[in-house]
Amino acid sequence: MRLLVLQYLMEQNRALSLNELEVLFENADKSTIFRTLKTFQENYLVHRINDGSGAIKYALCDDDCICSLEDNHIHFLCTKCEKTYCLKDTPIATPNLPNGFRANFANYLIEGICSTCT
Amino acid sequence: MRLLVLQYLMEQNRALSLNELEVLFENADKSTIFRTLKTFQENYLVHRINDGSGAIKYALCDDDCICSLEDNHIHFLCTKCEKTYCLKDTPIATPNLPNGFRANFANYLIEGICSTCT
DNA sequence: TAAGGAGTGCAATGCCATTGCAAAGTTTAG
DNA sequence: CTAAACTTTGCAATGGCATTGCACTCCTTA
Ligand SMILES: [Mn+2]
Ligand SMILES: [Mn+2]
Ligand SMILES: [Zn+2]
Ligand SMILES: [Zn+2]
Repeated sequence: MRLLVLQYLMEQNRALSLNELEVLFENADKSTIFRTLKTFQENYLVHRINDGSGAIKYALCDDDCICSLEDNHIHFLCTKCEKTYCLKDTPIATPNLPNGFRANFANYLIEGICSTCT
Repeated sequence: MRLLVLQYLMEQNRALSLNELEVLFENADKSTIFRTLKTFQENYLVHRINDGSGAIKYALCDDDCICSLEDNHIHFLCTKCEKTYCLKDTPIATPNLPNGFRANFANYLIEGICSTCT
């Protein structure tokens, strides 16, 4: 299962939800896929993305990803095709925070229309 | 109920979850407060914030808020006190998107330590 | 070949958001 | 003042998603 999921994630250039994988691998149980993704997270193979869709999305990490503020990039949710993309070349600009606020992590999501739906 | 919730929201300078309000107004039903907030949203009194905590947070809009890309600001979740703040003076910088991507809305959340928890 | 460990399926649990329906409360026209 | 019409509320149920205990199956290794 891990090999199958990993391969599929590598073939996609976008972030997938547990449910999408569940549908794809219909012979495998939800919990198995869930644990697969959990294992991947624990080993920094994937990062989880909260795109506000209600379901968490998972996407492959880059080789140097450690999933902290450093390597964070913007994510994009297309409101037409409902697909979520990692904009790996669009780093998150960290703004100046009010006095006394310290940032540890950032989640920057943009909603709009993706290039294939334009 | 609307008056009570509105007043409480005005007194706070932060975003609150349905559950927090439920606990506060223990004599009112969850669904009543839910509908109250829904009414507020429909009339642009509050905006909803997805801070990744699992529960949606609600905060008062500014007078000129129309809850689109224009008036959007960054939100901050303190991982210590679990409170979410609107950083109304910290607008979201919109980055250059890849070719063909068009932005309609943005959600920029920063996690860290707030000024009172420092 | 059998014991120990790893992976899997099933079913249950626990949030949280949302809604149908009926009861209670309020407004308004007669 | 009274009843119809409309609004607000409470209760209970539903649905989606994440997560987990437990038992069973499968694989590795001594
Ligand atoms: Mn990503
Ligand atoms: Mn806000
Ligand atoms: Zn699209
Ligand atoms: Zn704090």
